[in-house]
Amino acid sequence: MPNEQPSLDRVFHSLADPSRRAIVARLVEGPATVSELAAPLEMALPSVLQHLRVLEDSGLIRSEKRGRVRTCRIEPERLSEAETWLTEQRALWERRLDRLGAYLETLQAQEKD
Amino acid sequence: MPNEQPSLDRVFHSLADPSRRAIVARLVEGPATVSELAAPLEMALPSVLQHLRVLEDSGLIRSEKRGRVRTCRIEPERLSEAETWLTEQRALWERRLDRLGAYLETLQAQEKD
DNA sequence: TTTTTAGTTAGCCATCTGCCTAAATATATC
DNA sequence: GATATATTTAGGCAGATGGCTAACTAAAAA
Repeated sequence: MPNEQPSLDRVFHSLADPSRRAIVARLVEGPATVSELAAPLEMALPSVLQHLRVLEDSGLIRSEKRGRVRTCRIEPERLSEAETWLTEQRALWERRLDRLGAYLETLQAQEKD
Repeated sequence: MPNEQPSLDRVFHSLADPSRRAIVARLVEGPATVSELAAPLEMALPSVLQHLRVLEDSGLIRSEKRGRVRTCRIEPERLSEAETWLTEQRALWERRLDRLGAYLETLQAQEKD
């Protein structure tokens, strides 16, 4: 495995949970406090906090506390890091399809000889 | 959470492991047998099989057995499903930045009055 | 200064992961 | 038919995950 990327592990892991994706989707619309993020999630506050921690450890979000309120915001770079990986795989896949197509055409051309 | 997508859970979960990403990256170059996929991964065969099962359950790959050999191939739709989610989030994020920019320009314009 | 509010920490618990070895199955090959 | 090959199944184990309640801290409001 030449191209290990531990951060991709954490980013994809973060996104594998619907509550965490919901948090990301919310934060994409703008910053929010912990309780704002918790409100739509039917679970206890400490559980939400755990999700936030996973997201923050993966670099997908960042947060800061002012007074007693913690405000979270999205960190879009990590999001696009994951997107890039996927896009790259699709590009490779499509390139392969092209090669395959070209090869098949070659075969057909030879058949006509 | 209005827009739950259990399959996204599994796709992202699949991609959260470096061995599984390596398998996907390999299969993007073309089909491969179980032992071909196992060769570069420093782990016992049953462990590889577990990874393959996770990938297949998530719909990222599909496989069929001919004789005693199982051949795996990528199923690119699920890959792009995940890509779509990410792209969408980035699009929302960028739209928000635009709105924010426009708003800030409005403020500046007002200052000039 | 008491009380509320917003978040945090600690610790418990069931389940899931990811890895392993040993043994089983099912085809090819000799 | 006997043997080698390519998985596959069974079962075990340590550690991570995702949820909870209860108790704690710190800032704001009354």
